[in-house]
Amino acid sequence: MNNTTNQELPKQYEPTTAQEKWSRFWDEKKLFQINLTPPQTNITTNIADDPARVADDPAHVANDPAHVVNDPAHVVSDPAHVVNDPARVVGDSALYGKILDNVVKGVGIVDQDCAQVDLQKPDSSCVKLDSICPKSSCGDSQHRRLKGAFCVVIPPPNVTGALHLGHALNNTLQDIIVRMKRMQGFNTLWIPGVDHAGIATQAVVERRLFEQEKLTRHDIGREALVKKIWNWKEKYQARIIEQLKALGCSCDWSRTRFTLDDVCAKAVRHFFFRLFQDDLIYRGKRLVNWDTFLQTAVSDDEVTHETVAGHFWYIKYPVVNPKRNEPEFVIVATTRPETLLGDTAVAVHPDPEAALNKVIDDLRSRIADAPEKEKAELESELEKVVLRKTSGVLANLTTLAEMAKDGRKVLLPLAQREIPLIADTWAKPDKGTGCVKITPAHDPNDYEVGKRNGLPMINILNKDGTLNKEAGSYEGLKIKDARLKVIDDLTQNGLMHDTEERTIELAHSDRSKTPIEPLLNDQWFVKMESLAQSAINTVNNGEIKIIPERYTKGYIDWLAEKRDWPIGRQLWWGHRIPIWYCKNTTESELKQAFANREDIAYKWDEAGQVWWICSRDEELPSAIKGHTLVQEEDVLDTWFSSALWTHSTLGWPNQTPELETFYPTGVLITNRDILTLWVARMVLAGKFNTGKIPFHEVYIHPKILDKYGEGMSKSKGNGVDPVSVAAKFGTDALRFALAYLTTENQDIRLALDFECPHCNAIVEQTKQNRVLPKIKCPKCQKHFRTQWAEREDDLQLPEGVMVGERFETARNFCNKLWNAARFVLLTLNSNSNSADNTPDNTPDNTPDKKQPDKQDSKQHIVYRTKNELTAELLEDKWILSRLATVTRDVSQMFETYRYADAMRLLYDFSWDEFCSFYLEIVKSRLSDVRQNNFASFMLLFVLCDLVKLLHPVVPFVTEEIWQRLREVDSGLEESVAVAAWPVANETAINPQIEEQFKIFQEILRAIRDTRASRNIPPKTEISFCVKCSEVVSKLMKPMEAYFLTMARAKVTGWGESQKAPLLAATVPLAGMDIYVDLSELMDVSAEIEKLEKEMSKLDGFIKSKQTKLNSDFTQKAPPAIVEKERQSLNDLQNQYNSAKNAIEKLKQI
RNA sequence: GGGCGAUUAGCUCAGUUGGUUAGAGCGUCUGGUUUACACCCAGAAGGUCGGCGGUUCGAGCCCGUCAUCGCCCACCA
Repeated sequence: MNNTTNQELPKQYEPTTAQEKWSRFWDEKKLFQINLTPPQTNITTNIADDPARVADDPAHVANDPAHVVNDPAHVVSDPAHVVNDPARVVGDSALYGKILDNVVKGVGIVDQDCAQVDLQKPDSSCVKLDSICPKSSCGDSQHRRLKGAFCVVIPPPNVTGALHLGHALNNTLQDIIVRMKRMQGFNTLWIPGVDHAGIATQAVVERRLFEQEKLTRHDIGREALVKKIWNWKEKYQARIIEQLKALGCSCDWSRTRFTLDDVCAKAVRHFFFRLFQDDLIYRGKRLVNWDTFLQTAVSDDEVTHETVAGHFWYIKYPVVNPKRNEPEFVIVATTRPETLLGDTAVAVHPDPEAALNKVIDDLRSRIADAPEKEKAELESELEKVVLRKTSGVLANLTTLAEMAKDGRKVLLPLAQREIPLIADTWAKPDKGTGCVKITPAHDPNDYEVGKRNGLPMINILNKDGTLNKEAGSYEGLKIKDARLKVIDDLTQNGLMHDTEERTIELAHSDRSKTPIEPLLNDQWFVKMESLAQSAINTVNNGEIKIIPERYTKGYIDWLAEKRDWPIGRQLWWGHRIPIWYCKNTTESELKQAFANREDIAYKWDEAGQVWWICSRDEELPSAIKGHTLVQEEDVLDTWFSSALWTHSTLGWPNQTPELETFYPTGVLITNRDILTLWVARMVLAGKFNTGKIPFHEVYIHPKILDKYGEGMSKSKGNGVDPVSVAAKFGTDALRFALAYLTTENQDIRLALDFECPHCNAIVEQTKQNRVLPKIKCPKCQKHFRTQWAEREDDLQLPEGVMVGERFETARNFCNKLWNAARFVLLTLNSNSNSADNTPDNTPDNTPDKKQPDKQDSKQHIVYRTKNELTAELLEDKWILSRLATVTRDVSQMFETYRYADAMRLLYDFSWDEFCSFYLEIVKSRLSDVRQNNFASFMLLFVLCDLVKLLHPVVPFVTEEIWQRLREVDSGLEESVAVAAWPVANETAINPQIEEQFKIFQEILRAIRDTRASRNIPPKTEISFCVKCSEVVSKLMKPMEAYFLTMARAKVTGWGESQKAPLLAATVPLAGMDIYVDLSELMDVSAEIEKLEKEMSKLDGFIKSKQTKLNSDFTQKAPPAIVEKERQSLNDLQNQYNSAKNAIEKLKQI
């Protein structure tokens, strides 16, 4: 035995060491780095077209395959090079092609493409990318479209915190595509990075500052806070990148970007500047969602509505000088009484009767169409509205409408201000009291009413959420306190008409979790009309494809609203808006100061009576003599910078080689919640800045849910650290499980529990314990920490990792693969010691070979295959056919993001077909000196392709295996990460062979079943014969040995004339009867019982088939289907008869 | 209010354009130290595919409807 590592191969795959080792290896070899200097040569150029290179490197001419084999350094001397030059990868695959060629020729199937792979001329069929990745395996024209380059930009994780399983999923799915593309020979770049996540990050740091030091940002100031946030960012960026690396992501880490770094900042400035120049930026007083905790406006998308218990307060507004027959009070209902201090009108509908009638009509027609269960509710609603007509409400409103038209006023309670009663259609006679208070500065709808009616807008709030001087005696109170006081005062003044308890939907800031106050504020906007339209068009005309398609509608609908984009945030963490204000200057002064300056634009703001100066490149504190320019305090919305991510990361606005080569990128893989916020904006920004789409495809992946079906989030505490899962099961298992669960329309539900590190008991994760920093194991009563542990003493505890069934399955798969490889390696190794037994071991005559050494004889044993190899055995043809099918389908599935399908196929093929059948079959050949070399070649051949196909999903275990295989076959590429992706040999696909092999599987199963059900001891050898057609017997005869090794059953005969021995178990199958000789093991009555059961089952099927065939079916169904049914019936009847005959025979005993 | 998705074995999920007897993993049961793997091997049991109606020779799949669950968007004095 050679003293190789094979003997050291552990029985179980050890993920931790492999992960560390190969991460470092990939990093050191720079396998994922793209180097565009010196300038990229045309990567589709064939190596043979470049004489200099061919001359330089004879190995690539490959007139001697042994040469290639002998000198691995030559083959892949520079992995980075390989990545850049697919022609080289193809060069290597020529050897592979030759092997395949030999095998295939032997099988009698000649692959047109592969037959052309003549080692003398490696370029003949391996010139273009298409030849290593033919259409058939790649689906569409994507490759040509991308012209040989393929790029993915990572959806940059927020630096708010560490990654959770959702990120693990997102990045695994990206890595799968990226690794496959790289192996396919694309010039592949995956750009990593992180997002500064303005509001979210500042909120986290501010909250922490307050918790730990009881300080607010105003206490420490802008500079100090920003510094603190940078520190936070550095910490979490490092953590995130570390996590991504641990996940095996094959990013080019040398290109890591941050949305707030200089490169991105430059892109942001240029984008803003161009928008400004194109007059797409404006500023206006708008009602914004004010977060009183963070003291910034947040966009609608950052607001969530929560149902809370609240009240309706009915407040009496006294009418000023009421006339006779006029009401003394106007009553309005509100959920926010304190806002009355900012009221500037009370509205009533101008024609309440008509409005009410319309409501009634609408309701009636809705009731007519409504489903039964909703009718009752609608009807009671209708009743209430109708009642208004008769109960005096309508009469009252009509009077008020007249008063409004008369210009009458009401007295605003508490403030003692007179405000007009106005007629406006916003007031709905069917709702509340029919009258509504108008607070233009604090309610979006009222704001519109205010504008329509020229009402004053009184802002009663300070930015910190306290009331300002407009609130008079309430000044300085917080909203909550003011509300209580207002209610109290109203009650005391007898102006509180009524209160009603009610649940209301209250807007909350998603970031600070505090209630949102609508507030009138200055705000920067981007006009969306034209930008949104361009983003709609690219999807409508198919330039960008959204997968799954159903998400397209949401994208289009959102953009179609064309709501202007509020881009300002009153934060300190972010890109500061590049606008400077200057009040006391003139246009001519500006012209003079900025003569010939392309990077400066300015505009007079009428409303603010100030010049806006926008600078693309430089800071402008003293750009104009004698004037100080003041920069806008606000920063830009985070999405403003992430919208540029696809091109800013490639160096835009500079026309870099990267931008040239990799833009547009290939696919964007992301989460559905940010389809609009991020994806849509990337599309419009990409089009606006570069004129091109940012990516060809958008793949939206499922969401990870916990066992309760809830999405994972920090606030719920149910987020799971992928590193913790990987620590327990291995990264590959994590990746495998996630990919396996990624189906088209189902979210991924993962039931995870803690494993006690002390006693290994499973501690269920509950809504209670999932937020705790440490948990006490109910079994051993000891504590363990969770991912939330922060305190020093908690951190001392051992961690309770998260475990889940899905990960176990995936880990088991990795281990299975590992052991299959281990087995193949063991056989290869043992064969190398008795290597003189096969015709395919022709001595080599290359110069290198003249000094043979041990190492060499081992390494070449399998590949010294100059003579034709003959794969004439059914099982070899079968596995080659299956491999080709799987290769084709897996490629196609990954290309179309059908991850789960691909994983299932790979799982089943690896486990059931390769391991359970093929490996087991081959075992009996391995002990035969005439067959063992070819058999082990076959094993290696299939294993190599399988390892490659699995590599994108499980990179570590496959690399580990690959490197072991390289010890046996130095012709393999330096890393599986840059190995050539397998090409399906379509001509090896043979449905007939697969069908025939099924017969073998059926017989084997029948025998195993017979053994198991009769309790025949495993060591007892049994014998059987099969009554079948000559075709089947010819096919099965060569496989006799396998029944012995796989079921310890000896075949005594095949064919039409076979008869059951006296004491036999009969298994009737379609087209054949199997007779298992049971002799002394026989229990006659049990056999009869078994057969009777079988007969009644068959009888059921037969009857249903007969019914079917006696119906219209034969007339209306396609003939092929009918024929199939007839055949099936025939088989069933034969089986039935066989069982019947067998019973009769048994009864005679 | 508008939109989307789901409902299949005890559990978690697959199920191609409708076509033999609906699959997998885990769990359960039976039996196992076979030249890799007990994170394993062999075998078994377990389903009126949420309900009802329709289209069809034929429905888990298509249409309608009801029920339940989840998500997203919008609005609410």
